[in-house]
Amino acid sequence: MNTMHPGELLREDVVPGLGIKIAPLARMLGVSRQHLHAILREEAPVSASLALKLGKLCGNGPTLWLNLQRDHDLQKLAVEMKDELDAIPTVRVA
Amino acid sequence: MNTMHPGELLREDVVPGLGIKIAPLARMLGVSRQHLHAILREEAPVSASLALKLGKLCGNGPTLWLNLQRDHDLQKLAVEMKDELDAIPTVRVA
DNA sequence: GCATAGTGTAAATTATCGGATTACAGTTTC
DNA sequence: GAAACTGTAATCCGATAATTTACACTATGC
Repeated sequence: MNTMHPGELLREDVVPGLGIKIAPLARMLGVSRQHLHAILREEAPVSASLALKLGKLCGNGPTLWLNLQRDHDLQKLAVEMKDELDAIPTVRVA
Repeated sequence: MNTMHPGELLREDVVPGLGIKIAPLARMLGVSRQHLHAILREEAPVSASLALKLGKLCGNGPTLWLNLQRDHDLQKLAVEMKDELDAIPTVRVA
């Protein structure tokens, strides 16, 4: 399972690859400059709507971005919810 | 792309397959009876935390549920954001 | 030199939304 | 016919995605 935050991919690969500054990129994506920075710092998540925009911009569709974000969230959540999850039995379907 | 709401799968297959009533199922999942009903009515989404719980209960992991929900959300969002997305160019990476 | 523009971060604020709680009408069951 | 259960609707609450406002720092130009 890949646990990289999508901000890492954005910061390491996409932004350098595009050769474009953060501020204009944020404008192209219809997002505030500050918010894009927060994502690059891996402090804010890539939402579904931003994933659609990134998918359009890169021509790769939104799935890549959402999968990264989802795996990242799931891993954190699974730890937080460990006790709660352990209390749930696995039931065999009839 | 599968656009079924996870509530449909839950309602049509899982609940009948388990042969269990809604109220006790909600209790097993640590969710209110009303909220589970809302999901079965396809009015509430399956969140990441509920997907983890369902995955544990069914023994299949959370991914199935999250993929269903994500595809469902994306399809709706893409329609709502059509104009905004059309305004974003697809950029070739260097 | 300094003033203007741009970059990165840090609040504070707003809007949305997942979910619980409360409440109510209709069914069953004793 | 009252107690227990089911399904739905309405209200409320906490978390959070995102904007706005603000501030230090770095160029870059005149």
